Amino acid sequence: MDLYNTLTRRKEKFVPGEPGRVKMYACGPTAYNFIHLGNARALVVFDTIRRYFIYKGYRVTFVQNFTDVDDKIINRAREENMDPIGLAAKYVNEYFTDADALNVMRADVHPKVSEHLPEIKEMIGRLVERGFAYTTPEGDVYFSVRDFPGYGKLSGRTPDDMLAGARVEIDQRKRDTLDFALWKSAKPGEPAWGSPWGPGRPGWHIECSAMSLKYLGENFDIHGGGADLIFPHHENEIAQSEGATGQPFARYWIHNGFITIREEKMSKSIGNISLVRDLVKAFGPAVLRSFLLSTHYRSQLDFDPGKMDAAVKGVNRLKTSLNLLEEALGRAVDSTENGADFEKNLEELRERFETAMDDDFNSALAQAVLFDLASEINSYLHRTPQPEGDSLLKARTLFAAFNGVLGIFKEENGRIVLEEEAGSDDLVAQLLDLIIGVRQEARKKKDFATSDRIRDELKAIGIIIEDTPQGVRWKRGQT
RNA sequence: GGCGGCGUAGCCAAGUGGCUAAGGCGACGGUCUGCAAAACCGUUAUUCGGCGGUUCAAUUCCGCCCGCCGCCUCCA
Repeated sequence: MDLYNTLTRRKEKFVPGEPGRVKMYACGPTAYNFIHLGNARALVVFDTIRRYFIYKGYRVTFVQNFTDVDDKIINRAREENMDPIGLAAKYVNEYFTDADALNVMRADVHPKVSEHLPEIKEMIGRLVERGFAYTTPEGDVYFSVRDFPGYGKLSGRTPDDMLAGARVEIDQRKRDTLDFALWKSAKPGEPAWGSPWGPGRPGWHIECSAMSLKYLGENFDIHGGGADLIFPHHENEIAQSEGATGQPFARYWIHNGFITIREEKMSKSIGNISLVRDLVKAFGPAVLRSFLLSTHYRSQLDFDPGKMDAAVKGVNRLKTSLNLLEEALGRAVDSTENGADFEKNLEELRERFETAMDDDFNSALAQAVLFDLASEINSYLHRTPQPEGDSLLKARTLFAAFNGVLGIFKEENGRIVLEEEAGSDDLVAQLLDLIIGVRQEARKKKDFATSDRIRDELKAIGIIIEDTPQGVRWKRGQT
């Protein structure tokens, strides 16, 4: 299994620190707003990576933090006249609503800054002791970048390169412009915790170092996040962590590419931030997830609402295949040999899927294999009037296994549950049976004007009628 | 200015130093159907931004050029 390591800038074979186990940490959102499409991509990417490790039989410990103490939260809370901690708690809840909708598994631990002040302070103290950090008369603590020899190894630049950028604000309290805050002294009215350096709050970067080390230990396997975190956030995490422990920090660094909206950067000033909940409402979670995995995770991905049709149709194709499979199980037979070729093809698909995911989590290719599986199922059912039950069950298991990694459809007890199946109620089903019965009578009498009218009008309200040799089918959707 | 990425069919998007350049959407033809829909079968890039170079062989490696984008500041 190969994965691209930002630290070495090449693909490397994945070797876990402890056989059979994967310890991974992903930087989670700052809880000051509803999550947007960019957050969603990071969530879905790391969720998929995690799911693939599980598929491969690893025991995975996955930690994802919430930043609930932060300048943005304080500002937002001030605007809304709320308590910052309360505001953050609210958006943590909202986060779970959206992440659950996207079928993102909950992390094993979701640590929060506000609950880890002792660990953070302890770590800052160690950095001061070991000479990597200094305090100021105002009660701030800064990390001294020039005192950490490896600084810049993740982002591939030297401290002097960075100065050339010269977009760094000059802060009189710092000894060097590159130094960054570990502890910020509190201004009046800001949330503050007591510390050896005076009342204040942690700087942004230190939380992830303290919390990842607490839950995963030194030298854990994978640390990840959005590409924008490479510098300065992750660079600073490495400096702090390795400065404090004297041990290598995470061994593999994974970063996902950015989302653009209609070829433009997603930003507040352009006003094109797409919230996950709006997109889920517009397209459904399966389509969104399929879309997010349709490009390699390191590439930039452009979201254009006008181009989502392909994703919608693609997901429909998968659903149709799944429905055809379920229907065929009802008429399947035992102990024929007609499924042998089919089963052989299923095995090839499994290999192709694993090869794709083994190669730096190539979800685009893996998803193509899922489409091939759908084609294979459809084709087998088409050419086989009496399909073999065992073979169909194997196909269903394989479909669920692929889906278990990609997470496009929700599953319960290892079985895929389609949205409309979950959302349809008995009354609707009964009414439709009635209407379809009337339409069938009209069709028998060759009164096609009536039968077509029923079909057209149902379509207009979002019910699609399909006449098949196996009887009449209906489903929700628009075609 | 520094660092990095991208440019593959109408659109989205994998991929490889040489065997038929995946897959989805779209389009076209056929099967099925009362007609549709869905599904199936088939067609749809002699070619991978441009120009050079390396090589027996390059879309894939190297150089230059053109175009697009990201990071360097809070940001997934």
